[in-house]
Amino acid sequence: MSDLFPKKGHDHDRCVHSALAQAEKVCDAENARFTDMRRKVFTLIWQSHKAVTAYELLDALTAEGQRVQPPTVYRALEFLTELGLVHRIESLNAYFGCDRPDCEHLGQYFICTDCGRVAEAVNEDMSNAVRKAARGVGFTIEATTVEIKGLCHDCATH
Amino acid sequence: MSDLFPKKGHDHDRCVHSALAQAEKVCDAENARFTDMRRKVFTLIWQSHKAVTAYELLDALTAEGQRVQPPTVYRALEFLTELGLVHRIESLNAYFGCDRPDCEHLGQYFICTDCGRVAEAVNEDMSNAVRKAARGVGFTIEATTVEIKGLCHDCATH
DNA sequence: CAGAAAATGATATATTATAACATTTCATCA
DNA sequence: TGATGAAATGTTATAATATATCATTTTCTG
Repeated sequence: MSDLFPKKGHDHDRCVHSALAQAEKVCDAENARFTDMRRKVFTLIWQSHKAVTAYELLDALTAEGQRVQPPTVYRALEFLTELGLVHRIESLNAYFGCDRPDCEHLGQYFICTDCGRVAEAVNEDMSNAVRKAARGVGFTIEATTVEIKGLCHDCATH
Repeated sequence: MSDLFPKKGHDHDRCVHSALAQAEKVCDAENARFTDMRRKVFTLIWQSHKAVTAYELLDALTAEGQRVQPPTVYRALEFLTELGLVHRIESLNAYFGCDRPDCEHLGQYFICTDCGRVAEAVNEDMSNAVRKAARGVGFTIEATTVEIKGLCHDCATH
């Protein structure tokens, strides 16, 4: 079993730095501006491996001394989402940083209902099953939402 | 190809009556009360093959002369959802009537972005792929959300 | 640097959902 | 059969999530 979820005590700064580096790369490639606000929001999203709501981000920005209104946060989220740097978790109305913003993928999200962490999988079996099912019913896929709630391995075993 | 979506001009009364009959059966089996309000909400949900928001239901009830507040609708939805008579479509914040309330299943939803219709699939390939992926990462499933947006066959070809 | 485009600020409001307490309805059994 | 408790619904208020619109600032480009 390969746990998708990060180990306890992992070096989270590394996650954040790597995510920032990837984000910069993607923005660069897309000729999109990774402005201060976008970087702040992105960094806040990466503060944990949980999904974060727009208003939690708003509060965090306020706590940092920024006086910011909802549209500002939602715009940053829209930007980040469109570039694939962040995914919206529909069943939580919350946002989650993407590990692999540089490749197209149908992501699948495991959401632990105990610790709240989220992990993204890019599982070809699942993707193919979805594509095949769609083909079977003559359906043209534009977007998919696959969210799986339950207990991560840590929470199930402790 | 077997289209999941109902044919144009199908006898929709039959859908509604069949759904009501199934709902009654399930409520009976569960010793749950299919009250007037619950039946009204359920019937309204089945007025189309689209997903319906709570406030659309509220408006429809108001139009019928009922003066109803949000909690009333949300309670009916909670009841129907818990019995599996209705599913929540997370990516639409809307509710959709279930065809197969009598058997446990991990449902998958195809949502046409053109005509707005929704169709539920119970595809074992998809379900198994999800279960297998979860097993592979030591994840214990509690609930799944699989929602596929795109064009239904009718809309793709017309 | 001027002008256009993009981003952010600010205000207001729409949409979705729930908390808390009051009242009514319904099943049951003494 | 009517008292009683549980379930359902009514009522009021408010929380949580999201967007529309117009003003201002920042950045890019020629």
